[in-house]
Amino acid sequence: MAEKQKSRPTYAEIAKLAGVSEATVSRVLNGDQKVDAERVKAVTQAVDKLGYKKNRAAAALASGRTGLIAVVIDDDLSVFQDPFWGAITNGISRVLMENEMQTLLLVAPLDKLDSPVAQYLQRGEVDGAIFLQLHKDSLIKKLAKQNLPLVVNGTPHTSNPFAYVDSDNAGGAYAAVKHLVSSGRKVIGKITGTLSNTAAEQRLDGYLAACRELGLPETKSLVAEGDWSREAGISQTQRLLKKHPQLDAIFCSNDVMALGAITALQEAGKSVPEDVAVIGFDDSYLAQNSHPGLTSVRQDINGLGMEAAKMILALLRGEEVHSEILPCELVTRETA
Amino acid sequence: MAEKQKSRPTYAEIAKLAGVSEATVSRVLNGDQKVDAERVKAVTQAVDKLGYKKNRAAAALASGRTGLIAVVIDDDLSVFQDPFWGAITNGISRVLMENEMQTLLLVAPLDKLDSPVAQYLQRGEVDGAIFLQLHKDSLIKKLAKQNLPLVVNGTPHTSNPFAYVDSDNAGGAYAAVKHLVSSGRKVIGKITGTLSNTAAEQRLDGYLAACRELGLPETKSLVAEGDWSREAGISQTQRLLKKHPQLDAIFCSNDVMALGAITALQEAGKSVPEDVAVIGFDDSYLAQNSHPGLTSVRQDINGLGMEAAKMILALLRGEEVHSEILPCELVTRETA
DNA sequence: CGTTTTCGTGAAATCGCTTTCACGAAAAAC
DNA sequence: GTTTTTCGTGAAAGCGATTTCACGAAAACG
Repeated sequence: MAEKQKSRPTYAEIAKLAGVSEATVSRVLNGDQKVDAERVKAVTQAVDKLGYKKNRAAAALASGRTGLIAVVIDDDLSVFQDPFWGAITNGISRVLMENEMQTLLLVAPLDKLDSPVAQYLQRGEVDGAIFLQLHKDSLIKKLAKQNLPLVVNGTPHTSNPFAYVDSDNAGGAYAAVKHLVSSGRKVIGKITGTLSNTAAEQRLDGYLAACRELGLPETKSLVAEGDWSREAGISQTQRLLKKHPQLDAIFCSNDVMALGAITALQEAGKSVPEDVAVIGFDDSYLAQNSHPGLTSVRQDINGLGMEAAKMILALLRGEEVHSEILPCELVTRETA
Repeated sequence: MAEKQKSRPTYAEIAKLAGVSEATVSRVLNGDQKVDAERVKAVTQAVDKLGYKKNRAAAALASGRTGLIAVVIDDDLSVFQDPFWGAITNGISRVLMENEMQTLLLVAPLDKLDSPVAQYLQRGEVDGAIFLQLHKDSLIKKLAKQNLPLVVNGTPHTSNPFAYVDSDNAGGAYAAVKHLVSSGRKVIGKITGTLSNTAAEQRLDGYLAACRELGLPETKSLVAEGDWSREAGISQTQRLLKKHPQLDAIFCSNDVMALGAITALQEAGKSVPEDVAVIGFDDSYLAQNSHPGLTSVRQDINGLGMEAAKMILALLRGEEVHSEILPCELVTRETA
């Protein structure tokens, strides 16, 4: 008498215990068709009793759905320095897990159409994909055409066949400027991010809109293009200061540049915030730990991740989805 | 004449094209058994010609191996603020991908033995797991007993049945203190991390060892326990300063506390680094963007990830693996 | 030179779930 | 009351690999 192998239960056992066919077990477990309430109960009980968990590989093979959503991140080492993607991935992962889906991490150069990752995505090894840090969107467009459900983080440059989630960059920027104005600042400089980037563009738009609506001089020379780096923050601040000695506030499109701006201001003998107020964007680690504490615009990064995941799930259900813009919030500390 | 469905090729087609059986195709593709060189060539060519890629779900079902490695991260929101895990996950992902394995992200409370994630891991849905940010190891111990191949990031508290990767925290700390001493500092304070954490402990050990060997007074009162936070950096610096007015250097176990220390020092009228030198640990975003630039100990985080992945792969091959300790490097900037 | 091992190979079973299809019963339509 | 239509259900055919097993040929042995 051989000892019975202790292996995980299968549909066969559930079906026997519940007195139904395996097909019905499948129907119940996938909440699919209409099944008699009695039978549903019987199956549910059998599942509980046996502690059954579905074998994903088997389900994937039979159904063609893997239960996996790829989170695709650009293969740029610097990205990994940025806590942004940790937070967004966390949001994604939470929502997916609640829906019995798993998060597959794909690190890849997003511009190559034929990279291993691109092939992987096209091969149906995942049910959908969420793209972070959109740089080029040639690959994304191609995948979208192939009907891979996908959601992008960040506003794309052109109108596109796919949905995206983004922060209300313009709104956040507007709020920052409004705060500066209402605290009496008159000459507000702006250091942008790389303007080929839509987020940088939107943050500039928000600044410009605020200038217009709040009666500030919308001087072109108050706007300096940076590249997100500390060095840019420093050099552009020096430039602005030279052109506008009466400058009394600077709004930077990220925290790194804002810290650079503060350094430049202090070196120029200006005190922050007494002489010049500074506001950053992202409310990162940096803003929270700098001295003086950096006022910054916070994005709901976790929320972005959660929305992106919800959108993918909706797409998988065949629903129509609309892009989402999440509000930003101004976090005031000492610099403004 | 129905149009032939354009679907991905399978073993059947390869076998036919190569004139061998499906079993042989499998053997060739898995590099398993000895197969006649001629046949290997035929299969390889057929694979190339048809652009064949293995269906993972099918392979997983048949073999019981999923090709997935879980990266398990503690479900603590603060973790996601930390760029550390982004970098380590990147390293992991790269190595796994090169070896045809995928990275599955699992965000979970690591202390609960029966969480959905714990069950998931026990169920064989992944071939192995890499644990980041080790807090409790009850779950890990349990999984190790069940023969799930696993690697942990961070030194465990007790001797354990699993392999781990870690930075040479003690060595990094030693180097920091040595640098301070060789630049003439005499009274070096130490602000530790939470001492229940092995990394905090090791960094303290390195400091103590350096004091001993370099002839510094190994005064207990020069050591203050912090909790990694900016506030701890500030308050413990104030304490140290009160007890040791002649303090001329502070070594903190992370960058956040180091920035707090600098703030406290400046508020106490000390200039950094003229009066007091400061060194942090992690060489984070913060160290790189602070003013004055923070000298800090850099860990090879990407390397940790790569090693962890290599170890998992070795475990899967049935090889014996040994824990790895990677060296740290002191990055000198302005504060020391 | 006969006998035993070794070795490469293909046929076929298997992995566990999904889904199509056909069937009978019940409901709706005529 | 007869004919359709609808509906829940189970039998059975996959999904696409892996792996066991048995077989014949070649190599090693005595």
